[in-house]
Amino acid sequence: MGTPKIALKSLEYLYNSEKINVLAVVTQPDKPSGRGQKLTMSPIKEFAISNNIPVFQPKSLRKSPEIIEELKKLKPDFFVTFAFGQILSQEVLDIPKYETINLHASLLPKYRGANPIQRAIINGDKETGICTMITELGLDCGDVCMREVIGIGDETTCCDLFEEISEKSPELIEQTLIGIVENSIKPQKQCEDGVCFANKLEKEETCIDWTKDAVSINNLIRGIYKFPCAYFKYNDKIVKVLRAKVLSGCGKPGEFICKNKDGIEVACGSGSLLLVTVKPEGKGEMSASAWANGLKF
RNA sequence: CGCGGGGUGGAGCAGUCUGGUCAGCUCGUCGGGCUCAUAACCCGAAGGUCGUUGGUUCAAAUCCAUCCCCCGCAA
Repeated sequence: MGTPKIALKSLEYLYNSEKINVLAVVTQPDKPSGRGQKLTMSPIKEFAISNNIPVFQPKSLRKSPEIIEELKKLKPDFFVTFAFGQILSQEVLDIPKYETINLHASLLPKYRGANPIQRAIINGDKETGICTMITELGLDCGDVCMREVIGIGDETTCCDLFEEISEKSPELIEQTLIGIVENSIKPQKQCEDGVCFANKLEKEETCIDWTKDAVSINNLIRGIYKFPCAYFKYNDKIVKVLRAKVLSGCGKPGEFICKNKDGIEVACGSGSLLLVTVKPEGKGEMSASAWANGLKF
């Protein structure tokens, strides 16, 4: 069970694995998306269809008795969830012979919930990771089976981490399933002390607050790079900041200090930020210096 | 039929409403000069079917129609 692209490699891997037989895929219903509101299917569904895997798309699995019945008939050994986007009911969790395994992109118990990857970068963490866990009723609170640490560099973006996580997850899932069957894995309870949640990103948070310090702002920029991106307004138009660099200039927060070949330097609450790559509304990506050329200031 | 912005020399923009010295600006590139030297400064040059195809007109980047492409919001 999964929906977005990050889970795709895992599905592919499991599907191609000789030790594992993918019986069916559960994913979110097709939704209108993009310009023109075209009905679009999830990447997971696309893969399933082109490989003739049965697909279920309940609006809410817990409220879809027919689909639950279908799943029971499959007599699965496991359910595997990865960014599925729905909370499962106990009835569903009880279906598989062994367990329902969830993959979560953080070092649990830290960052339970919706946006663990982004939150880790936004908060300036030096590392994060992925965990496989036994799914229980609460939000990401089950016992942890396996975990893998992933470092976060100063320049690492959320996009980079997505990439890395999507690469590393498949094997972790496979090993977890095998480990459980062979009884070689002992799931560990999560330590309640370290619990914290990764709240959904509010739109407001993606707007750059220049009164904050330069490092935090850069963390935000990196943390939500490539989507949805941190932005600020210039002449009432949205300007997304794709890449920036922390400098130590000073000035009135939000003010352009100078422009040169490397970009535009903007003053922050503490320190300054050199905008390197930028994307104005209605335009494509461009270097900040190019953008500045047309601005005439 | 969700709402909206945009396509002008290699890059980023102005000009479009009020058709006619508007093919312009900032940057880059190339040549030359200055300099111990330079990414700094000065002089000069190259480079554009103004997204496509039609239409209106004496005249279209500018008005009308069409198609193609890009992007923001929203989900």
